[in-house]
Amino acid sequence: MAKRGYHHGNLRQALIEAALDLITEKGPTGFTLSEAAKRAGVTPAAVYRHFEGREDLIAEAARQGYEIFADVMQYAYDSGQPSALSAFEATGRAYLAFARKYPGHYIAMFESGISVNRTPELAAVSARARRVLEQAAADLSQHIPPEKRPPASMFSAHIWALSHGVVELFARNSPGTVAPFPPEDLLESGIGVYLRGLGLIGPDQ
Amino acid sequence: MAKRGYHHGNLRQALIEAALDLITEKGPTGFTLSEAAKRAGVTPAAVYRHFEGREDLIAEAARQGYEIFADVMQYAYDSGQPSALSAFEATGRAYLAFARKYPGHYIAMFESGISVNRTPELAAVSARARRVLEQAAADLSQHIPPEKRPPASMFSAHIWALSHGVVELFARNSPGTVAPFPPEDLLESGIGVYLRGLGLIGPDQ
DNA sequence: TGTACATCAGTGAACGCGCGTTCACTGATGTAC
DNA sequence: TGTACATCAGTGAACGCGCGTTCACTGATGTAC
Repeated sequence: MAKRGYHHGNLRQALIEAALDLITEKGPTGFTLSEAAKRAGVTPAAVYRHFEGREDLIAEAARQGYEIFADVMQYAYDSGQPSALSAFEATGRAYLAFARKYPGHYIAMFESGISVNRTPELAAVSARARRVLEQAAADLSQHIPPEKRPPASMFSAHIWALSHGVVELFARNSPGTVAPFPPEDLLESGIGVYLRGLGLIGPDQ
Repeated sequence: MAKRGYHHGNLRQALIEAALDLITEKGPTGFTLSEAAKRAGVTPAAVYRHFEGREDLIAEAARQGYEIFADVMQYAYDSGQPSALSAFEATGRAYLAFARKYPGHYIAMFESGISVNRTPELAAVSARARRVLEQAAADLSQHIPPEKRPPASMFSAHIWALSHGVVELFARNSPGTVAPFPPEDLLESGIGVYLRGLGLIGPDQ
């Protein structure tokens, strides 16, 4: 696994990590194939032994991100069980935690412009991630009287949008947007108000 | 105003519009100074008669975007008066309408990476836009009993985040994210649930 | 009204740069016998 | 265990490209007299 002279050992992963670092430091535009190669201690041409090109490298970084993301969400969901409410809240917190802990992956996934339909693998893993949130929403919506129950996919879309908005606007060292509150609190309280609006939390709780 | 041979007439604005078109078509990365100049029918060097450089051009596009944005939000707020609720809902709708109608500006403002603190003018106009939403939230929070009233700035941050999330995830021809619902409906219903959670809309309405 | 002149918005050529990508190559590694 | 050989991950030089930026220039415009 360690570098052993001529052959790198694990160049493929080293390139992905260099790319993620670059993205984290300089934004989605800041990543170049040449610079990533340089950081991995290798000639730019070596990249082509492992990837089809620049786009392919970012796509793989994003794919790994979705994989982690889906795992993290699934874990949060599971550990919040058997309460539908706590499982749902845990996934919300996990969303923000993921964005904080894996900023490079997050940017590669959501801000780099690569399409989730680029490859079947990418589409599959992003669908898996989305399904966790939808499942959590569906469980929870069982507790809403059927006649006033919104579609679970709408409700998970609301939470997803809120989470993504909080990340983009307040959790990033964003363009001058000073966060008025810690993003975690903002998301937590926003979800709280939302769930109360659905009648899933008591009015005084 | 019309092109009159050697002198362009209104090159400065023509460059900004070319830049906005490019951004709209190809994303924040898709804009190059040279291509914008070409579209305006002019040599790249001519750009330097009107802007300090590439960044300065984008920043000016963003500034004009914030100006329009603030106006649109203000107009929505005013026309929803005197009801605090309808004023608030109108600003929410205006947010999405702005993102739809002025995609180039929106991207320049929120996705191009330019900081709002780049110039005092930019900081001022973005603060003006933000203030409209905060005012609408503050008006509305008058209707919440003081002891359970969240800070108006938190509440406007929630709505801003939700709106931004809806735009980024569902209103853009986003990376394979097929919108499960029309973004307008999604935002409207999301805000509805949220306001119900604050006790500002009756439970059956 | 006509002429001389200052202004300045544009040209066009040139620059250095880093990019992504290609290619023939080389030398380390692992395997067959 | 030792040798011959196939594999293939890396090199390094080269490419064409478009980028942002600079510079001395030119010629259209507007103004003073």
